Amino acid sequence: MSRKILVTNALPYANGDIHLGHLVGYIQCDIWVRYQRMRGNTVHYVCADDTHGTPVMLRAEKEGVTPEALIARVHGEHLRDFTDFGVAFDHYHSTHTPENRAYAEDIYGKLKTAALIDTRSIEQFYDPVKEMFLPDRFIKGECPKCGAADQYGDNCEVCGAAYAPTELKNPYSAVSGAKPVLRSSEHYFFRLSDDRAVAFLREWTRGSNASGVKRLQAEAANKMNEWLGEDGENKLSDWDISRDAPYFGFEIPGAPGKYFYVWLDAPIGYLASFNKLAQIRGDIVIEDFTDAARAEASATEMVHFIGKDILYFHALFWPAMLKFAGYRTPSQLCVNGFLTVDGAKMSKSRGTFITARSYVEQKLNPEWLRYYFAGKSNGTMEDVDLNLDDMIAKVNSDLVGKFVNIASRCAGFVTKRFEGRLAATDAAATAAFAAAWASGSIATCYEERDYSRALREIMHLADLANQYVNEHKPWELAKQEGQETRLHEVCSTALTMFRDLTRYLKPVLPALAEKVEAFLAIADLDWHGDWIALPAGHTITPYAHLMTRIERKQIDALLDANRESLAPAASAAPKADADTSSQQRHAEKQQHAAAATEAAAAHISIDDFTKVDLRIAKIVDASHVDGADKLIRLQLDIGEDRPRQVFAGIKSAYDPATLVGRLTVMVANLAPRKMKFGMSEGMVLAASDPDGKTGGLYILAPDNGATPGMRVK
RNA sequence: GGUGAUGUAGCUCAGACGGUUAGAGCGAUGGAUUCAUAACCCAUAGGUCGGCAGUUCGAUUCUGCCCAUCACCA
Repeated sequence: MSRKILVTNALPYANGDIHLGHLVGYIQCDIWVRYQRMRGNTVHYVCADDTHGTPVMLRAEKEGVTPEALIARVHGEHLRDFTDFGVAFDHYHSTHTPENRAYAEDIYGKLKTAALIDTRSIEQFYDPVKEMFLPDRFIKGECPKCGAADQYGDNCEVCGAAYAPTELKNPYSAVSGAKPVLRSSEHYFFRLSDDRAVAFLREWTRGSNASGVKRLQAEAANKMNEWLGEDGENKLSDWDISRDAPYFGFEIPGAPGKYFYVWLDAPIGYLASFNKLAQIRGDIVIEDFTDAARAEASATEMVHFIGKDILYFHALFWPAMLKFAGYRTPSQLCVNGFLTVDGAKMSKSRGTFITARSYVEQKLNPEWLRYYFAGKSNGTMEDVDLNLDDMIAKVNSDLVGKFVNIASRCAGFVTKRFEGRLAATDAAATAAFAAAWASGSIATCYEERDYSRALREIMHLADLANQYVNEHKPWELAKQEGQETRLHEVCSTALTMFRDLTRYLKPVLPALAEKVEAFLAIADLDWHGDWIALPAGHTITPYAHLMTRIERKQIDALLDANRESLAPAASAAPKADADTSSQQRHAEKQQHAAAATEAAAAHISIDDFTKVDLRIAKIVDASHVDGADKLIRLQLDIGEDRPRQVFAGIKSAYDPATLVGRLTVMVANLAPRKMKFGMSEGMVLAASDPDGKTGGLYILAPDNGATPGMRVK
């Protein structure tokens, strides 16, 4: 029976370019959609830009345009990027549309009727200059724990402490620089802590859908258990779904000046995009996919492909919202991991923060990337590493060396000697191919999104095809009198094998498959029915080369094009790296990235430096700390009455016994910090490689002659 | 700090419900070949299965601890 599936990809935020990190999930999803269609299933594949929220509002303002103009431009850019990578949505919509507003209002209204909406007053920082409430990430100040300057309102990047923005010392607005004031305001909440919601989510996250497939991958379900807590325990808190004006979004019905939080209407964008598609097409019954009862009756499916950064929203809030508004809940979430490049987070300074646009502009073939990503995708939440040298090797040897080579080495004979006409094929030689087709094993791999396994099996068949050609040596047959029939059969057989391989690769390499269909002069390859060889007498067209190799210099040029100079004018490099590497589609985190580029100081003054009181310290005692993985307890003599106790995270590199008696350098005026194991009254300095490439920690030592208590400056 | 995931040949990854010689592709080396954008074919070498300890007749596979990387939470 043919399936009817609504498939969605996570909505990219309308504040930033599509980069290779995004593309992992989109390509994985597009492959699945193409596979399903080859099987004869009906798929509606939709996506949209996520357009609302403070970051879009502020960015538009900065560019001197309206938010509407900004999101219209970005919409065009995003859609073009996806299209260039073969990601073929049926419709690419926006969350700032009448359809989305209608669904958002409907769902909100039904949740309200179900007594799942609460209001309560909360106190937040308000920017008196900008006249707006500030999201956590737009508030900066000194860390309440360690005193580090210029930290964001939710956690400290220096000491890792987490806190509320109200705890920051000397807070200031990252938007205007003004000192924020506390102001209270009424907010709307979705009552996720309600027993009904908790019970539903517990069942939903652990269960299987109507087809018997787990709704969540095992790792994702484990994660949800962490958030939900054990049976009987309720760790969920209510979800704040409103924001105060000014806010770019939808005003909440009956609540003037209150807007739906961007994450409320973002997933609703799936429905809005689908609705718009149905309007355009005219032959889709919307409610069969959206209404709880009718979806069940008509056995439709709704499958979301998302990144693991937004699992929280899609596995808690989203199904609960749908459930209690009478909508159908998702059949399945397919969660993918992050992308790393050459084993490390994407980095602007290394040029590995690669935009989709630059890849296309540098004339790299998008299908190289699709193939490589497919080879690294196994249907789990694991991160995907783009190893550039590996990508070159894999694409060149698999696609050009093995796959394309089969056609390349046979087609010439067929064209020159037999006017492009095929002969009957050698059934014994194609037996393995017919068996592979009948077993359905490659199909199962695609269905389960284990594309790496699919490609392994496909490449094994490609090896068989090359071995076959090698064994029968058409180039020798061509020189022998009376071997024309044999030559004809061998080449025709190899081309049938090539047709099979193309069919299997088609979900991954749609453009290449289309070229092959033209070359073989065959109908669009699909994936059902019995296995049959290319028929005798069929005429193919002359062969033109199907794919070129990747050269390292193309990759280098790509990296150069994406490498940001480390000139002081640029925003602080390490910070930019940290931010951009998070492939967050989560708006709050996007805010972080936006704020980071605004307030970055490349230099500090001498006054700033002299604030740090560095002293020569003698380690008079050092010991292990029971229960601490990384810490050593040090007693440091800096010429004071009694030694300072300092906990240092250097256990991995030093044995306490070898430290006693040494001189080193400590920060003497660091605010004392109470730790689980006692007070730490300063810190010792140690060198380490920020990239972690060379491991190890190295404490500092002064030259001979320095004595405890000397000032370092 | 807590929780979880990962750590298998130079690279990218399979696999092992504990059991004779741990696999693939790429890369390397040697050979063969020249139809094919020097591709393909054959063969060889390469691994203390992150480390230590335990359970067991037997562990890389189970348990504990440690190390490294990553993520989430606080």
